[in-house]
Amino acid sequence: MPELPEVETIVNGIKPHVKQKTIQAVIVRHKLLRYPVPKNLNQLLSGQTIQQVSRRGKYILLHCDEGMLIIHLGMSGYLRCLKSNMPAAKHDHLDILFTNGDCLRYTDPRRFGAILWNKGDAFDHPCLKSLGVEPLTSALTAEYLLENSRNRRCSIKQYIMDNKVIVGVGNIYANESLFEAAINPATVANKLTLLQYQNLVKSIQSVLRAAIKRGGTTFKDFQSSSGKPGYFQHSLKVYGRAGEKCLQCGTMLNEIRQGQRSTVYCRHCQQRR
DNA sequence: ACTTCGACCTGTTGGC
DNA sequence: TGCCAACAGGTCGAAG
Repeated sequence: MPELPEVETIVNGIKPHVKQKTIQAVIVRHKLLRYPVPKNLNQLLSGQTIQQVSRRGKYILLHCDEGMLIIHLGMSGYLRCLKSNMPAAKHDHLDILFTNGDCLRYTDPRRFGAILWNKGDAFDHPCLKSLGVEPLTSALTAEYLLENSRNRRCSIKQYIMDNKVIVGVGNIYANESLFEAAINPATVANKLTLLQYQNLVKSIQSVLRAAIKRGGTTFKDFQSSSGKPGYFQHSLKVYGRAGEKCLQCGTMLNEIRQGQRSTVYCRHCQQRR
């Protein structure tokens, strides 16, 4: 579920329901996520008001009076707003209850996600500290990617999925962006030209923007339990389409593995050069 | 400092 | 139908 567009959509979805709301209590049902949930979270958060909701990479930030709650959704996590009397299901690991009877519920079957507390308002938590540039800001430029790639011999796909370089580009959108930019995913990062990086920046941004646009509809009814993906399914041109025909040229799409993740591309449209 | 690889979990899918 | 391996949107830490 969660790459940048999904996280962005969730942030936009929950914001009106949690911003300026005061926390009454926190219920932790399963504390073993990627990191243990802070022990005293209930005491810590009770009485605090959520002042703002934002996103940094794939991290969701709930800015409270005395610090911020950092939420990562891992591979399978999601957040919903519902009434606090909704019974919890199997993977509903944590509830934030508000004084108005609403509840922000964290669900994550694989428990690869994380819930962390950062005292104060600075972005100095270890998990945020070394993050790269936000792709949808002016910080992402072809020059930046080019300069930072000079000593990198990994593939361009792994390079753009590196959180220290750019945040938010996961496996799906890495595949899609490279197709859009007509760049072979296996190209070594330090071999790309400035022109190629210019195309790549445009592609990453347009793919993410388009996905955010579609994502908006899926989670519109985010109170229901049917937070199914598939909304962006139509728009995917390569991801999940190995063995099918390229929508541009009809060539059979190829699948390879890079860093234990699957890569799908068109060997005709994305030739190495 | 870089790259690769295993680890963390559960659920679903596809082959036999 | 049942069993089992492989795989799934992410990230970290160890080892080379």
